[in-house]
Amino acid sequence: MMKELPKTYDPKLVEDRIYQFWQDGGYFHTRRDPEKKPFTIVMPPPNVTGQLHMGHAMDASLQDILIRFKRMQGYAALWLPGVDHAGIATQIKVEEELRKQGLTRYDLGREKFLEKVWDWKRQYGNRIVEQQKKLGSSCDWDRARFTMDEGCSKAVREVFVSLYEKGLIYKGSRIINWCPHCTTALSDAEVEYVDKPGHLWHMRYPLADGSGYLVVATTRPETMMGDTGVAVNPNDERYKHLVGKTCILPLMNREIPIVADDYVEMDFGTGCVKMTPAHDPNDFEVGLRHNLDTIKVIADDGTINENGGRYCGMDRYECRKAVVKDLDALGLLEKTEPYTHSVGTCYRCHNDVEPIISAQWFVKMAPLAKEALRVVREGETKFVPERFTKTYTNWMENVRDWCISRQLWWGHQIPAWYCDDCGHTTVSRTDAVCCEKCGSKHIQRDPDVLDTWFSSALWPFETLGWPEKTEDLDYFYPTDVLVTGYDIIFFWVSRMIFSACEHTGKPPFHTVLIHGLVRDDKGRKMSKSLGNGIDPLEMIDRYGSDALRMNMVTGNSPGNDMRFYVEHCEAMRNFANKLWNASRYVMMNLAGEECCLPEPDRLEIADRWILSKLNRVIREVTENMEKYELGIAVQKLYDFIWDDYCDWYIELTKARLYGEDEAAKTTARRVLLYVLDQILRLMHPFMPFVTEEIWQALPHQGEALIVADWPVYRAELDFPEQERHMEAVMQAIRAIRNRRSEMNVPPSKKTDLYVVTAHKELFAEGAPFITRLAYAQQVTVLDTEPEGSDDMAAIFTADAKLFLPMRQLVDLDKELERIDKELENARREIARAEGQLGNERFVSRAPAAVVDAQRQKLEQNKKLLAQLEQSQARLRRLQG
RNA sequence: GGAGGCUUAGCUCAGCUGGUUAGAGCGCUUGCUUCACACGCAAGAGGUCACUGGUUCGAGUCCAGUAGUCUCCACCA
Repeated sequence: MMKELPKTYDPKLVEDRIYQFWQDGGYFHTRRDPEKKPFTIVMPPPNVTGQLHMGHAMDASLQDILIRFKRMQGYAALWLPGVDHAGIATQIKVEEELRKQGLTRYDLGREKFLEKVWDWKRQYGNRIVEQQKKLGSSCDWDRARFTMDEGCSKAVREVFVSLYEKGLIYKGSRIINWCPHCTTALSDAEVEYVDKPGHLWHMRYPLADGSGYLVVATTRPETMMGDTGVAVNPNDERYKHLVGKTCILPLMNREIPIVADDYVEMDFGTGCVKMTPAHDPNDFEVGLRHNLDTIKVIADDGTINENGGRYCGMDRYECRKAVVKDLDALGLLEKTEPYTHSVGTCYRCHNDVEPIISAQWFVKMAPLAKEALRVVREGETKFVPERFTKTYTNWMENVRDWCISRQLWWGHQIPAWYCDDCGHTTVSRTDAVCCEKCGSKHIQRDPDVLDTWFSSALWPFETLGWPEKTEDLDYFYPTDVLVTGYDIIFFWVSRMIFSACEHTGKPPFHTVLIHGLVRDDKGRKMSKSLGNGIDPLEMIDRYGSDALRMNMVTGNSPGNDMRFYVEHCEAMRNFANKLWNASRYVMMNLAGEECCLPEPDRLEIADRWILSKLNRVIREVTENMEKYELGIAVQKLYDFIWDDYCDWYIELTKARLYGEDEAAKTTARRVLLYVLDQILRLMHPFMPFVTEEIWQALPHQGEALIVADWPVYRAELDFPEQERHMEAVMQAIRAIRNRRSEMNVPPSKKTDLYVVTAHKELFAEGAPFITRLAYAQQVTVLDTEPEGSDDMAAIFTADAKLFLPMRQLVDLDKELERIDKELENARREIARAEGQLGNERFVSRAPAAVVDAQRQKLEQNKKLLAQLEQSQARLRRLQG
C-alpha cells in the first residue's frame, strides 16, 4: 500500500499511467445527456506545425481547470479539441523540406505538392496532440477536428457562397498588404508595424515649364517610377501657383500633374508629396480623387518590374540605393535626413510588407460588424476581464474589409470559377463544370486559397457539425467560454463572433476569458529568435504536469502577463509533494475507515474547527471559480491545505492518533479522511494527476476522482464558536513557541505550563494540543496565578495568561524591553480604536459589525494593557 | 494621435464590490535529523502600497491629475 510508497512524489511514475486510466475509462468523452446541462469549450486549435509552448500550456491549463470543475459539478462538460491547418506556416515548412532536395513547389505542381503536405500532416500532425496530453488536458479526443477535414471544408464552402450570395464577399482591386517573401496577400491584422530607422530623402522634381523645381520628401524612393502625380495642400501659399501645372518625374522623364489635396500636411517634410497610387493606400485614395494613373512598379517577389525602366529586375532595397545615387548624380537630391518610421512587416516571416494594388477577395465588414458589436454591447458575450471589451469594440468599429484570398496552395481553395468566354464568375457550393451564365466549359478555378482565419472563424459551430443540423450542435451550441490570449482577439475572437452571429444567428459563446502572455524571467516575450523560450515539456519532465499547471494560475490575475520563474514551478512541485505526504500520513494511520463523517457528537474541537474552515474554503473556491478568478480560488485552497490542514489539523490529530482512546482515534481518522477527500476534489481541476493518484489509493466511492462530485457547502458543518475556541488555543501555542524561540529553548527541552484564564474549559480541552505543539510537559489550567509566578516567564494572549517556569532563562532586561514594545503597541491600538469610536460619524455611519469589532478590539487591548502593566511592575520589582 | 495596463517586502506578484495591525512564493536570519514531508517544521527580519489632490466616518482599494514604464490600435509622404 501507500506505506511502502516513497516519501517523495514522483510525477513521472504517475502521470502517463493516470492519463491512460482516464482515457481507458472514457471519462473525456462527453455524451449528450438530457438530464445534464451542457458546458462547452472549444479549444483554440494549435497549428499543425506547432510545438507545444508556454502559451499553449497557459491556454490549456485554464480550459482544463474549467472543464474539470464543471464536469465535477455535474455538467455534460465538453472540451472540443482540434488542429489548425495553418496555411502559410505549414506550406513554408513543407517547402523548406522540398528545398533540401533542391525542389520548389512549382517543380511538383499543385496536386503533387498538396499530397506532400497531407503526407506531412499525417506524419507530424499528431505531435502537438500528444504534447497536449502531457498537460493532462481532458479533451474529448473522439470529437477532435481538423480545419481541413471534410466537415470543416463543407462549412467553409457554405459560408463563402452564402456570403457571396448576400453580397458580403466580393472581389476587387485594392491596395492590399503583400508579403514578397511568402508571396501572398495578407489581411490588415496580419501586418505588424515596427519602427525602423530609415531616411527622409528630399528630391527635386523639375517643373515642366522650366520655371524651377519642387522638392518632395519620401522614405521610399524606390517607388518613384510609379509616381503619377505630386500633391500639395490646397491652402499652402507656397505652392498654390503650382496646382494644375505639371512637373517632370526624374529618371523616368514622365510629365505628371501637381494636384491639391487635404491629405497633405503642410508642415511635414516639404509639403509636397509624391503620389504612388499603386503602392500606397493614401496615395491610392488621392489618386482616385484626382484621376491619377496607377502604375505598379514592384513585382510580387519584391523586385522592380518592367514599369521601372532601367531598374527593372532589381531588388526593392537595391533599387532604393540606386535611385538615390542616380538622383544625387543628377543634382536632384537636395538632402538626406535620418528618419525613423514604422514599417509594416509580415507576422509570419517578419519581412517588410509591400502595399500593392491587387485583385483580391474581400469580406464586407460593416454589415457584419454591426451585429458583432451589438451582442457585446448588450452583454450577450462578455469579456473577462471586462477591459478587453473596449479593445474588441474599437477594432470592430473601425474594421476595414477583410482581405481573405491568399496566394498559397495549402488551404481551402476559393470556390470561384472564371469563364474564358464571357468573363463571368461562377461561385458554387459544388465544383462548377461550366459557366453558370453562358454555359461555356472553358472555365478556370481561382487558384487562391482562403485565409486560415476564415476557417478558424467558424470553429465553434463547424466542429459541432454545422451546416448540418446535428444533435451535437443542438445540444452543445452555443458554447460557453472561449479561452485565449489577448494577442488573438482580432485574428480570431472577433471573427468568430461576427461569423457565428451571421451564420447561426447566435453569438458563439457567452464569455471570453482572456489571459496574458507568458514571458521569460526578465519580462521578455519568449521567442525562437531570442532563444529564451522555456519548454513546457521540459518543465513537466522536471517538476510534473501538476506543478506546471499550478504555475500558470497562481499569483496571476486574468488578462495580465506573467513571468515564468522556474523557482515558482519548483514551489508548486513542493506543494504536490506536500499533498502527497499529507495523504501518506492519513493512509498510514487508517484502520479500515470508510470515507464518511463520524456522528456529530463525537466531533472534537479540532474536528469542528477544520470542518468549519473547510466549509468556508469550499464556498470561496466555488465562488471564485465561477467568476473565473482561478488565481484567487487556488490561493485559498493552497493556504487551507498547507496552513490549516497540514500545519495544524494533522498536528492536532497526533495527540489522539498516538493516544490510547480507540474511539477518539476513529473519529480523528474519519475526519482526516473526509477532509482529505474534499481537498482532493477541490484540488483536482488544478492538479489532476496527483489528486487522482492519491484518491485512488484512499477509501472512496465512485470510480474516479475526475468524475467525482464537486464539494458543496454544508450548513450543518459550520461551527463558528468552536472555530474561535480552537483559534484561541492556537494563539496560545504560537505565543509559547514564539517565546521559547526568543529564549533559545530547544524543542527537546520540555517545560511545565500554567494557563490562567477565564475560559478554563476551553483550555482544558486544548491542553493535549498545547502539550504536543508547544512542547509542554504538563499543562495546568487555573483561574488565578500559580504560586511562584513571579519567577516564571509570562505570556499574554487575548484569552489567557501563560506562565512558563523558566526563571533561569528569563533575561529581565530583554523581557522588559519586549514588554515595552508590546505596551507601546497596545497603547497605539487603544488610541486608534478610541479615536475611531469617539467619532460619532463613524459610530452612526459604519456598519454595526465594523463598529462592534472595533469595540471588542478596544476591550481586548485594554485588558492586555492592564496585564502588561502589571507584568512590567513585577519585573521591575524583581530587577530590584 | 487614440486606448489600455502596470508602479505594493530584496525579487516576482496577489489583494474581487472601500472596513481589524497589507499577504504569498522565492530569497534572507535563527533554531530543529519532532514517529507524513529537509521538495520539510518552528520562530523571525523586511513595506510612508509611485507622487499630489479629492470623495468618505474610513482609501492600497473609488475619482482627478502628475511622473515613470509596458502594450495595443491608428499613422504624416
